[in-house]
Amino acid sequence: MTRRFVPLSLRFSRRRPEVLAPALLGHLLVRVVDGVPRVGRIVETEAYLGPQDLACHSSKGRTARTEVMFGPAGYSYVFLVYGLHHCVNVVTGKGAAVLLRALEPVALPADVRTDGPGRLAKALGVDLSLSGHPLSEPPLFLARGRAVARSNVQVGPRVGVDYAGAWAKAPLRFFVKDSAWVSAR
DNA sequence: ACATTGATCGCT
DNA sequence: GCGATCAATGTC
Repeated sequence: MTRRFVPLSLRFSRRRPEVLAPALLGHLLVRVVDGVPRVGRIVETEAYLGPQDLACHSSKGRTARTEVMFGPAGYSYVFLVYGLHHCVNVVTGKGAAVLLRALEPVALPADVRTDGPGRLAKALGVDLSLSGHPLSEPPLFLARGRAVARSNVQVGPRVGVDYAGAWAKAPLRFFVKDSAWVSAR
């Protein structure tokens, strides 16, 4: 059942985050719950460059929370924002990661929304217990989809990082042009 | 204070 | 309807 999805290797994620972020568009995120895969196509990502990037959690230092970001590429970094919402990232190594912000539904329960990082995590049933999980195997993994042509990728500033000074304006948000599933703001 | 969201208020 | 405002709530 989950076999028809071909996992991306850990190696796939081993690139600079600003390169991986657009490269992930079009690929799939698969979450297996009770043997049933929930699947979405990645349509929106953001790159967080590492300790030098003031919007990146790793710039605040290496803590228990951010430790996994300093580990090997291809693992998940899941965190809790505002005490309520989980956000899912793909670690690229050296304290950097790519935030997954929106999915186009492929195989999901009806009525769940996947636009926005909090809704995405909720729809897939991802919480802190999945932080540090290798995204090459169930129950949470990236799978091969159809890459999005560069001409169909739109770039803009990251959402919700106004506090990060000059970094707030850096064009590190990537999303599929004309996708109805991209988060609004 | 915070890489968010959903509800509500107060207008047009 | 729509934009501004606000509360919820765990970790740092």
